[in-house]
Amino acid sequence: MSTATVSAVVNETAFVSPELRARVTAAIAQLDYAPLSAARNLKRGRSQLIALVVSDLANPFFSRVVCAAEAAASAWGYALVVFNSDEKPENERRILTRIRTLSCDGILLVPVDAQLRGEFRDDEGRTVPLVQFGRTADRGRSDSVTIDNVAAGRQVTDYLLDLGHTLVGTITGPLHLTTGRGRLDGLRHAMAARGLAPLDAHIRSGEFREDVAYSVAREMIDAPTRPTALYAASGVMALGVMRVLADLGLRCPDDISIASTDTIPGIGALRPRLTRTEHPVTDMVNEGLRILNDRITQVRQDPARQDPARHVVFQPLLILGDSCRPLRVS
Amino acid sequence: MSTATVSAVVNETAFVSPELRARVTAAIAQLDYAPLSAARNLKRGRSQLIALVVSDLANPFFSRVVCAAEAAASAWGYALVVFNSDEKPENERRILTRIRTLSCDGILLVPVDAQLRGEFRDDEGRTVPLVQFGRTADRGRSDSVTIDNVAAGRQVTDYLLDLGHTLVGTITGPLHLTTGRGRLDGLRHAMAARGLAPLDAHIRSGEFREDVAYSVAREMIDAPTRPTALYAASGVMALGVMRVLADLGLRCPDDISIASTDTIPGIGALRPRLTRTEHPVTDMVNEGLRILNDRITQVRQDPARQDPARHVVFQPLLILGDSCRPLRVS
DNA sequence: CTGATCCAGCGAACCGTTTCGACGATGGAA
DNA sequence: TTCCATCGTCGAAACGGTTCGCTGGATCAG
Repeated sequence: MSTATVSAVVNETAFVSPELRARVTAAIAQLDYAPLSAARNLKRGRSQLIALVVSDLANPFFSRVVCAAEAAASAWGYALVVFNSDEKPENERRILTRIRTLSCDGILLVPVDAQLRGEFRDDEGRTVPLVQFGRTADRGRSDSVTIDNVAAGRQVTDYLLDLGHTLVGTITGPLHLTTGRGRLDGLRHAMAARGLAPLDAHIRSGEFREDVAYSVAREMIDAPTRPTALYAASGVMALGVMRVLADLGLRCPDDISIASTDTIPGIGALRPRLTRTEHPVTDMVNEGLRILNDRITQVRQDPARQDPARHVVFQPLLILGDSCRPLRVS
Repeated sequence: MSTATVSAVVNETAFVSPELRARVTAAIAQLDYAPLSAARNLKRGRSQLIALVVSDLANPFFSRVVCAAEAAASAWGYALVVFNSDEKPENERRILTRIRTLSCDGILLVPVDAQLRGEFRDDEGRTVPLVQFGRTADRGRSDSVTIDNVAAGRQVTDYLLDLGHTLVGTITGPLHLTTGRGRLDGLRHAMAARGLAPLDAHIRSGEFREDVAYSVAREMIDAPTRPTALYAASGVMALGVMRVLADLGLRCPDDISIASTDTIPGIGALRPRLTRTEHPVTDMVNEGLRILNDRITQVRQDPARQDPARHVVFQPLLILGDSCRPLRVS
């Protein structure tokens, strides 16, 4: 029989007589045959691969993203290729080139480079669907799935202000990132709404890393005018802050109230329970892959079609723990 | 000029005159050309893809593995495809089939299925290099990189016994896994060496999950004869145990000593500092990829060659925290 | 000057699958 | 009976690179 018939059987793309089909499937089983995707990709122009590029794979937050993305990709029939740009624009560029040669069908990207070009085209000039995740670098050009960072900062700050705190400090991320800048803006807005403003010394930004947060928080907490409440703008930063407290012999919430944003796995075992905003990571990732899959099928059907970019913004959810307490009047 | 020349330039596989080379590189830059790996793979029979199959992607321990594997794969020139078998044999089988169609060059596998067939062959009948990571399911058949689990259990237990504890309990993993069984054996050996044995009620095994450890530990700690020291056989389990203590109002190490094995990210912020054995995850993953790369190049040079399997066993390192204290004579 | 040597560049086959048009057999309608 | 659809199957081109062997011009020694 011919290879065409085998292809028809494997892909169920044409009617094949029962006996011939039986012989084909028998042969497949006997030879333990599996179609080679390289050849299939070459012909079909797709790869059934989704690329996930995160900005810091060592950050447990992104571990959750990887986990959710693997599940979602698998559910949609894709395999997930994981890359780590490590917050370096040159890595990101290198990775995007690599992705192009792999001819991945779609890209879920936590952008690092502000100069990210929105249109990412493959060799045939078709655009490869790209969804920005968590942050945006080219506002509006490509699809994005993000959290409302300003709302996260505001929710947490409002809560702290409600408790009577006025000396609220924050350790936030890099200000050129929407995640770092947004959460700080949220804090400022919330304070401004009550006629307050944070002290300059109480605003610090740095990489979203535990050790960075530790050293920065230590400085701030050691300083003469210590904030009575501290907003750590990410989960790993909160860990760093808690470690500062332990090392300085301070107690939370008795000596200082702590709140954060963006949960990481294992934080549930921390005592006191951290007051924080949670991100619906799984939902966000699912939405990202849904958009990617939409775009992929759409591009395949009508390469010329150019829909406007979709921007899905999720809302953070404030979870109350016992790491904050009302300010005692001293 | 011909495509052969372009190929020669791109792959640096033959000498090309400077001016022609310049024209080629100029054209590549102008057209923004990148070779399509599907076509390249089809011809070369390789994919520059390494598959990483972990047994539980939600476990922060494996997040570290993913992170290290991405870095190592990238350094060797591979891209990393991540799969999650979720401790289910049927998933593992499905994934291995998928990997074969992707014609990955090598596989780093945390095995789930005891019936794992050691020889994993691709369509041409060549064996695809496979390294078992962390656990072994087909002892001796394929290469493996593991930790000395028995030593880990013994080190921790010896330390606890040195502190005077005799009622040592453990929450360990599934006993059909070398990780769960080995750590328990280590504990038994250490106790037997001093003429001791754990109480049956103080030996519990279950999945390597925080919630499982929580409920199991809670039962054990609530029971009349509570162990004075508890060995949690994994990082996430330790978190579950610590949460039990917090919820029961017990203090560590005053009321009970806790020690564990296999560190996870963020555990450094936990107070008290956990006494534990650390796994050299990065070194282990690097070794795994080094073996894979060796095998890959070896198979390419001489498909018939059959070297004996290599088994690299790393030693755990005991890190002393302050979660254990000498048993007070009561 | 001539024949051998060398080498840059090229043509074409090939990798394994999909896809489309062709083809022969079959069956129903005129 | 003849003619035309219909339908199952097949042959062959195409996908985009790599690779091998060939060619033709330059170089060099005799």
